[in-house]
Amino acid sequence: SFYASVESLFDPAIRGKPVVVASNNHGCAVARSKEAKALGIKMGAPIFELKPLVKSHGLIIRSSNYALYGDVSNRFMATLEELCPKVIPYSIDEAWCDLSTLGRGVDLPELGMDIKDTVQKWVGLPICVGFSTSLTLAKLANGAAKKYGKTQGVVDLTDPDRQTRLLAITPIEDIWGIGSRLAKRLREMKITTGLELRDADPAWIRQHFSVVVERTVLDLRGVASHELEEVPSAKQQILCSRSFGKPVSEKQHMLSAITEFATRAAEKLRQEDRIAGRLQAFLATSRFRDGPRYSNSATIPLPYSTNDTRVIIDAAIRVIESIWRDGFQFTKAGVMLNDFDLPEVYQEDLFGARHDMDKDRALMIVVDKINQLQGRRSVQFGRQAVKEKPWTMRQENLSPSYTTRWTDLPVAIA
DNA sequence: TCTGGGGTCCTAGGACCC
DNA sequence: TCTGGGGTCCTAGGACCC
Repeated sequence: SFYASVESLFDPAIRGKPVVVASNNHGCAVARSKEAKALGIKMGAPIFELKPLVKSHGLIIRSSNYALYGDVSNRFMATLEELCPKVIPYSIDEAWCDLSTLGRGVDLPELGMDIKDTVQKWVGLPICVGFSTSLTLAKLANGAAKKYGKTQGVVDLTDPDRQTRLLAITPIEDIWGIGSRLAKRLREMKITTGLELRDADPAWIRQHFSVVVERTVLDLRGVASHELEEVPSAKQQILCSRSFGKPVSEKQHMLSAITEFATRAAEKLRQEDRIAGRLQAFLATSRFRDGPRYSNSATIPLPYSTNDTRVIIDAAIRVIESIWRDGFQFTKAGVMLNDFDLPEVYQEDLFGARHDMDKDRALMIVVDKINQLQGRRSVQFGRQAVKEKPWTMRQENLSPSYTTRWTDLPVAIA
């Protein structure tokens, strides 16, 4: 419910009301307030099915505003840094705190309440805190803190008896790392609760499932089997993909969309200070509509490892040209970059044309700088500058970027 | 009319090497 | 009659997470 919490943080008028945040294109629900959940709205519910609730129950539907959520997330992480020795962000709204350096004498429930209260006060968000001896058990503790109001949002799950009692009433699919597929197979083998999974033979689990599930078993026993790395490891892939606002059936429109995605992917790559060696592009028709279906993808090596937008656009277009077929209504496409290296590792293409790398790099730096100062797309590559872009996504009800855009700053009236 | 976008890790199998 | 043993690298696909 994080996105919904942020929406109501800046808009007091919607507090206490059912709020749903929609995915891009107003496709489906990706976050729900407590009140929205109480209406029975499921995660991933299609937005068009929820429209009637706007009138009947005063449901508020917001477009997702990732600039806003990302910025509030940074505030949350910064607040944790003030309170915990070692903070490792896990997702936009979750973080691990490594307390192993604190020693034995710490009053965990007290620390938990302090974290919760401080985040509420400084950031304005309600959070929950869970403690235990492995990541999977800490996630379980956090889940219990959310689920059971009596806990006041803080659960210390270091006591083995308490672990056993909680695991006994936890359905298998609520365990971190057990998704719907594994849950189904485990249930077929009569493993239906967290406790039954914990007490299964790790070797047997490894044989019938995988080392991943085995690690979960060990984690549930309190034998930590996941490493916590303080420095976030470098990205291994960068993906930029979108569902279209309207289906695309003309190649020219598809190519303009792909150009956009390739440009964005190259920007992200430069932000990571990496060069990529391979590019994948894909296109797909809708899984939900009737009519002819076709999806395909292809991967090609880039002529040389690079983060130059021009080379990446060119490669993406070549891939799409090779898998394009007329006569389909495409609803989604994307570009993925792989095989990263540090820019210093660049090796001159031995058989192709020579490039003045310093010039190329300087150009990209200038392009990024201008777009950063003057706003995205102030400078574009030729292929981007087409008039018709029927595929652009819909964002009907976007909240202001309260914290990241000068013109959107909230105003307080005394 | 209408169903998101971004990641990670692991495994199996194919192709190759000596 | 009969055809080894030990590796590496790469890719596709499956599973998971938020």
